[in-house]
Amino acid sequence: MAKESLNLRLQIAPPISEHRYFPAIIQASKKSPNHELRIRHHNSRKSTTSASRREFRSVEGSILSIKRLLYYVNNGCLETALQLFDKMGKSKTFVWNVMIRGLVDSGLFQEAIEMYYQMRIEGIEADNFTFPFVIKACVGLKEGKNVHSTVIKLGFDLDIYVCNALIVMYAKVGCVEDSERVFERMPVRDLVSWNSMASVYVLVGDGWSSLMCFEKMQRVGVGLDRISCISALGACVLEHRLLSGKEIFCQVLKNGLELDPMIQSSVIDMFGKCGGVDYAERFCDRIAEKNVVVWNSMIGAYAGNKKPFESFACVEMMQDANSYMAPDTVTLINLLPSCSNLRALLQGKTIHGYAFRKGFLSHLVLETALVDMYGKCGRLVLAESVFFRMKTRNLVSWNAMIAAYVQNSKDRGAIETFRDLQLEPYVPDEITFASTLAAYAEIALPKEGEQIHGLICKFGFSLGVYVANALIHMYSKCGDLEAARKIFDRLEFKDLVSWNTIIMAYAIHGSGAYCFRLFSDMINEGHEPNGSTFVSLLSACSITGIVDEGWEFFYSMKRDYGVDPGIEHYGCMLDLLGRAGNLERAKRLIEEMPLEPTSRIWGSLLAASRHHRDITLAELAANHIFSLDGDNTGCYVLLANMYAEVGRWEDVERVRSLMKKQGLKMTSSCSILEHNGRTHKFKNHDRSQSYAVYEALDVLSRKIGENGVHCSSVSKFKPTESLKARGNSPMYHSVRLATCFGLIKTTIGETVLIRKNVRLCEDCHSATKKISLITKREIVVGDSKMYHHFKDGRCSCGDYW
DNA sequence: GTAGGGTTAG
Repeated sequence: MAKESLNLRLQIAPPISEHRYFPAIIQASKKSPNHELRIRHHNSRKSTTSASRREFRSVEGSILSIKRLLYYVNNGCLETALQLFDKMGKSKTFVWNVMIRGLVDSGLFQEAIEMYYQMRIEGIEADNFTFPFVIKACVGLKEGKNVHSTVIKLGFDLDIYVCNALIVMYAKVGCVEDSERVFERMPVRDLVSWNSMASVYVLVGDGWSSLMCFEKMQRVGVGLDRISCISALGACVLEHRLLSGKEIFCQVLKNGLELDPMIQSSVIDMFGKCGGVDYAERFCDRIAEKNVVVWNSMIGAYAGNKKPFESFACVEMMQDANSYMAPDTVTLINLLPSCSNLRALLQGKTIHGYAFRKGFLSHLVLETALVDMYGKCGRLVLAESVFFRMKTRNLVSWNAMIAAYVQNSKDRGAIETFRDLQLEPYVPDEITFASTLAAYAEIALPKEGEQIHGLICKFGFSLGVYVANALIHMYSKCGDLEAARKIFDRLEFKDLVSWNTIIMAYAIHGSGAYCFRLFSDMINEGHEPNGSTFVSLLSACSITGIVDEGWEFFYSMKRDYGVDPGIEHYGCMLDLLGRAGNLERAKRLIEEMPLEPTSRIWGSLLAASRHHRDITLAELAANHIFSLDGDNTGCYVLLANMYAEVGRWEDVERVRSLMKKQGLKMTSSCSILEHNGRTHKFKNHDRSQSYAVYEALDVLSRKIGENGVHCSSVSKFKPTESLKARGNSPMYHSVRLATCFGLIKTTIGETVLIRKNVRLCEDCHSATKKISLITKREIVVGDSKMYHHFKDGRCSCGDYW
């Protein structure tokens, strides 16, 4: 069914091959961005025959030439207009005004300003018509202020048209306070003045002030028109206020504005972005003739509300033979998130191919959306190809590329891209930092994380809640719970994500009781918990091993807070039951759950059966995993280890050869430790460390009751084939080498912090507990799931992980 | 024979 509804007309031509289309894109992108303008000029040049050139010379300043000038300007024939203007007598302000307007309409702002100054130099007085054009051409505050002072000097500061233009200009250069000042000082305001004020508030993202403006203009009797409603609908989007949006929609109907296409697209957009996609759909269905913007708004509304199939269906409808409307760049941009949502790579590529064939590329926003789509569909190479071939990039494109690396677990790639970005003339924003911090959280090295925290401070970033949450997450994943807590405590406005993140931080560090206290603080502060809150709480229960509270939270999420348990909550409950050894109950929970079990669910059961050495159950879980996720390396390894533990070597060999057949390789275990700004990496049976490390390990091994092998023998250590098959001795596992290195290099009393890429093995867990007792040192080991705090011979995980 | 505010996009 899914495939059928994705059968877009876009697919008439096959999706382009990955290897063939990129060179072609480069060729296509050589087209000038001013292509359209040039064509127009070219055509107009054709019409400028030698006869008409003669005419230019003879009609200086005549009414005929003024009419011609107006004609050229109104039809966008700027070059011809300029030629005519050069030949004309320029004693009249009117002629200059027309020419300045022509330049402004073509977006040639600098040229318009230059012409205005030329006019002044030639002694022509600017009038009340000149300034609205010139003010529109001001793109910088300094220029704007200069023009404004001339306006005052010449006494046009009471002109309503001039003031309205000033209101918009000041907001565009980032000084909305100046817009307000102009508005306040106006002796008379008309509907456009109010609309200008309401629209500039939307422009600067202040929806609330815009809505106040909308309300006040009606109270003072100015009334409203279609433009007022468009701004008000935009304001509702900014404030995410569905109720206000509905009120504006009533005004639209009351004033008979619902047939206006701009109103139609704004209404659909508002409903779509305020959580009323059904209203958007109903309204859209009633529109008999939809233009491309209306279609795009509806496609965007579906895509933004996780209704990808509906958005694809919409694209097919817009291309219906009877009322065909061609998709444009915005259609494709709005459609790409639906591809990401479904991880529908083929449809994503189809859109890419269509864009290329239609000559839509190169296009900054479309290419950025493609980077985003390829990243989310797991095709990092394609995301990179698009990104590196982009003709122009901006901060959003860089952010999309960094996020693509993070989504594909290429954290070093994300960090390198972030470093490259610093060589560009862009100032990173909250999104840049949040994505980069997510990469540092995975790399999990506290010193590196601290450096980026320093950088955020250096950029003078006032710590917004978005970045602060990313920092809390990063510090907790790096093992520095204290730093995470400090940021949380200093955060003035904590949102739900802040609470969920700090609760999860304490959960992965094994402080269940603290999580529950934080949860009650959160409720007392008036926050409504969501699904993620319960993932944090249930994780805390499972990591700490508190079964009763776990069940209580599991039942209360729906009963007390109306949150339906999702697959991730069942996963946490399975971990919890597995920990408690209640394997039968765990199996029953899988059977009872109303959702289709995923490989993560069976993985929980597998982990539990491993811990309780139930091979039959492990085999059952593993079979389910293999059927859902054939290349799950972890599952093969876990099963092989279980067989090895009970000496079933034939089964070990069988699993290993299965892995080999599938081309799967075991993730080699390693431990990482930071010291003096350097990162030290240890592999199992690593022979490259210093003599002192092996010596310390030998001494400690003897003390904890394991037979140490003398360091000199380490270099000769060569596991036999049978030993390889049976798993290497844990005596020289990476975590122990890292621990010894840490103990030697740090001072007495200092905590040794180690990161491990895979789960800690039972032997090393037990050995590290003993080492913490003998050396009287706290050793913290973060594995792929949680942190183990070893102190005085005990571990914070209570020996279950 | 000239003016002002406005729709969908990463």
